[in-house]
Amino acid sequence: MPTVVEVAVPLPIFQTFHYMHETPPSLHKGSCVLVKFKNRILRGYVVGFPKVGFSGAQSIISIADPQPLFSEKMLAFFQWIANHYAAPLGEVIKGALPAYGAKKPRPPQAGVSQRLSVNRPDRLTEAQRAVLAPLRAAAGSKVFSPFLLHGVTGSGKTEIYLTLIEEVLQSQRQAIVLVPEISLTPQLVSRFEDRFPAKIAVLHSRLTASQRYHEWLKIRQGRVFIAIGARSAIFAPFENIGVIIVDEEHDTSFKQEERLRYHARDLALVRGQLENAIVLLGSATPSLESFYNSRIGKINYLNLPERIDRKPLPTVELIDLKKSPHEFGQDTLFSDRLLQCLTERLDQRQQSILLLNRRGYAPFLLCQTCGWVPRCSHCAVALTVYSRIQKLMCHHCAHTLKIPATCTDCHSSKLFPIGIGTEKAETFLKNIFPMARIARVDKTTTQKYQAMEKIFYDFSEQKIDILIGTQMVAKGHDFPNVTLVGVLLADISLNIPDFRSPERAFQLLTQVAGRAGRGDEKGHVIIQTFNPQHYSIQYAQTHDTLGFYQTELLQRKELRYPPFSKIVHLKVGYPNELTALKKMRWLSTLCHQIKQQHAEHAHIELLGPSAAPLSKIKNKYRFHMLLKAPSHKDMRAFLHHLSDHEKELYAPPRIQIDVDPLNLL
DNA sequence: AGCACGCCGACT
DNA sequence: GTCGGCGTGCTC
Repeated sequence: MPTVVEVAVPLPIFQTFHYMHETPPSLHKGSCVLVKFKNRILRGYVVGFPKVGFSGAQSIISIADPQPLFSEKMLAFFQWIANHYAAPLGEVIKGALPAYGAKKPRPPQAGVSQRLSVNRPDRLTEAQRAVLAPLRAAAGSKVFSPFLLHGVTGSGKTEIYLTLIEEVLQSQRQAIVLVPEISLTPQLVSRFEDRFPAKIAVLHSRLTASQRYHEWLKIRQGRVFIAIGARSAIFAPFENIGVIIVDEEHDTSFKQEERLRYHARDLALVRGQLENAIVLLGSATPSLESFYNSRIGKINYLNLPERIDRKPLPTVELIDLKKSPHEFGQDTLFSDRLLQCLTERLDQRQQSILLLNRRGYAPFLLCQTCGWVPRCSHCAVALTVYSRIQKLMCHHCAHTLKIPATCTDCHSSKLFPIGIGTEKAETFLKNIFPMARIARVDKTTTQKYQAMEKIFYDFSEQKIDILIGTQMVAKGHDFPNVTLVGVLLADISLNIPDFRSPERAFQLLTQVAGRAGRGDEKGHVIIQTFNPQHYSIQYAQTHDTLGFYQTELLQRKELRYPPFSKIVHLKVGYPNELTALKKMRWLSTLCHQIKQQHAEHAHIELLGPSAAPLSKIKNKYRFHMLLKAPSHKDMRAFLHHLSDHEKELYAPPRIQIDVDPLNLL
């Protein structure tokens, strides 16, 4: 007796498809099958067994894997994701599973018994115990319990995570730990491995497909109980999860932007609900969304307001560059005050971190005779100057050319780099302090991942005196000998044209300040800026996180931005500018029609369409518009009406739907 | 996404 | 006359 099988295929198609199958050997939900699909062969996933099938249904070619690749609970999770992010189910499943192609599994080993950890924790402080009490209670209750752990930098959040995981493992449940990729360093991993030997699967972006599959299998076969990894670890195939931890939950790297779009922190809350688990979001600078959720009682708020051993937070000093004695930009990246402090640290053999949130030597080259600026031939941006390698580079498409000797327009040789980047700052610093050991980290210098690891390792071994870099120097690391942090130009973060830029700036400044004074000596932070009165800077100076959130929430409420609304970013990118624009106009008209035809959509706001701020990238002209809705439910209803036009949306130029976007450029 | 089908421009 | 450009349509 043949059965009907519902199969999700990994293509940009919203429907699932029906195939026939002779009962033995049996298939399950979660099995992987090969099917004929428009005269090619695809790997599809079994997602159901409908009673009635499509009349022209063909037979399955073969069963690729009779063992289900995911449980029914995971299927429900995938379906939630497909629905929320307006993504085809097959693509969601494919994106959540390790890439096909790795070696066959070894036979599963007998279940390893869950032992207690061997290495005892450090003594917990009173504050830590106070925070752990409700977490322990929740661990015992086995109902979904979301928490926000708001703990200042250096307050001992990791110890909370370790102790809670220990508790959860005792009741035979498993743990997922999500960290930003940058924080997934050997130091952090070994801290977990010391505490829970041989119980951990580590998932990071540098794994090969087969290594990744191997780690996935360890989880699936119950050979480990903890998965620690970047955002994709939220798909770790555990069967009985007790806790999901999202460390540095404000970090934007939890949002996957390409292929399948999702936010791992939001998914942690959804999966926690499906698993009746604890979800613990930790940060010194929570996202405004999470903070708001804690205020309205959706998430339980826990606070660690002090550093371990009552170590003081660093003093933060503002340098107003408007009053700087020199003209800023050419040769005065460093105020006298900052130089004085750097000199002191070098004399005292203490370390310093300098933040400048801009890669390269200078953001553009200018002909001082005619005003010509070399621009990328594929993107609507100026080319960044790289002095050491004597090249101009595009940060969007990596297009590179030699720095021209003369202006292309007027042949003048008066070409000068304008503005500042980390390479320039490093060069100047090496001239000022020729004896100091100075290293630079940014996306360009550390594309070879190990190079970055080496620099951070050398810095922790005190083989480097001054570390200068982009935002990666602000993140997660614990360097006890750092007593000085300098921000060379805070204004860069303040002036990004995005409604979240005050939040980002506050988080960045607070995080980088948190790198100072983690050891015995008190930390000192110097922020150079032309806008010392800006509220992001003022609240960062006083470590007044709650003050910042209150101010920022008022702003967001007034403008009806998240968390007071849900937004969806609709965009298009296409080589022909007019075709792209026409498609966007068509979409805008469609959105207005839907809104007018259905009274339920009265509260949907439509903004745009307009050219995107980055109007061309990689030879594609970009247009966009924004949807705002009072709630996810309203947004969902609107998107459902929109997806009635699936065919036209997907027809080139394809409309990209970014639900809960973090980046509006 | 692919891959076919189909309708208009410059080539042996 | 045809080869091939890419717009558009469909997939159990």
